[in-house]
Amino acid sequence: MALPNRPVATSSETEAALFDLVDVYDRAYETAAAELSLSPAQACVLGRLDERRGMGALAEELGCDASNITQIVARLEALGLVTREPNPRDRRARLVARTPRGDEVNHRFATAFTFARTAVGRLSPDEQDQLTALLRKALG
Amino acid sequence: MALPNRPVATSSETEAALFDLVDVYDRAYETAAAELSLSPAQACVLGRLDERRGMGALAEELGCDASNITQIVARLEALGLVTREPNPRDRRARLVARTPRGDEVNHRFATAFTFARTAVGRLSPDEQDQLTALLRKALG
DNA sequence: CAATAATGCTTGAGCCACTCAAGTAAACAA
DNA sequence: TTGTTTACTTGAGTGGCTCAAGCATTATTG
Repeated sequence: MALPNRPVATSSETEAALFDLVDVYDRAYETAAAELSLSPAQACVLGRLDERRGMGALAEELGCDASNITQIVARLEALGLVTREPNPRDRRARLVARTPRGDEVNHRFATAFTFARTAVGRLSPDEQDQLTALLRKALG
Repeated sequence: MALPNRPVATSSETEAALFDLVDVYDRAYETAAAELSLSPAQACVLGRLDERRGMGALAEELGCDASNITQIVARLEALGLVTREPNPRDRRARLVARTPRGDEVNHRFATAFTFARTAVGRLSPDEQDQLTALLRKALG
């Protein structure tokens, strides 16, 4: 289990609530991935392949080095969850796509990661709107 | 930069706002640590040493294996930010404590990690109370 | 009190994420 | 055609993380 990204000093109640939220969220994500024998990074990449796309597009969207994606995709491929096909338009590039098994695992992950759904579900529609507005304002 | 713990499908506006919050928070934490040449895990452990304490206590609080703490503390020690003294009451145990340099780096980290402070600061006191209440309710 | 068990931590092996530098091949430009 | 940019891979290196095994030391218990 990854260590929390959370300072111990909580200068306000609101900050403390944010810390708790992030902590619980991250752990829930990790747990859901682990139930499917995936790392968080693998679950993340798998979830971005609703349409086939190039390695570079993944790296850019996820804000990491291309070689990082190469390795994660290689492991997903070894697990049979993803294929790496040549791009007919550009023979340098590869198109990554989920296999049927990848689709199924991704769907099971989305089902297993209930945290956000559950948390939002504890609020009334009005409260949900309030929370959304407050978070958007806080995010600037 | 760590890949986001974030599903791509956003079934509601509120969930999307939660995703954004967690994403921005985690990246801010990582960035603040990196400015001090610390990993997020190192910053996390350093931040829990306001008082000297044993390895086991750290492992339990952070919910990870003791050997993980052994390694992180060893690196912090190599950086001169932490000491590992023998526990006079129990010669099996070690007491971890920040050095003066560790105190300074920890303080600089707390200063550099402005995200939560800044975000909360964008809200009025009333809004802060509302957000706290909503988050607490959502967390169950 | 001696044998046994439990505790606190370390070590070693192994996997994965991540980054950087260097390399290959194909596309593009001058 | 030559040179450059693009898309990706490879290799080396650092860390985080877990599990199994090991070593002291402390606690238990028969």
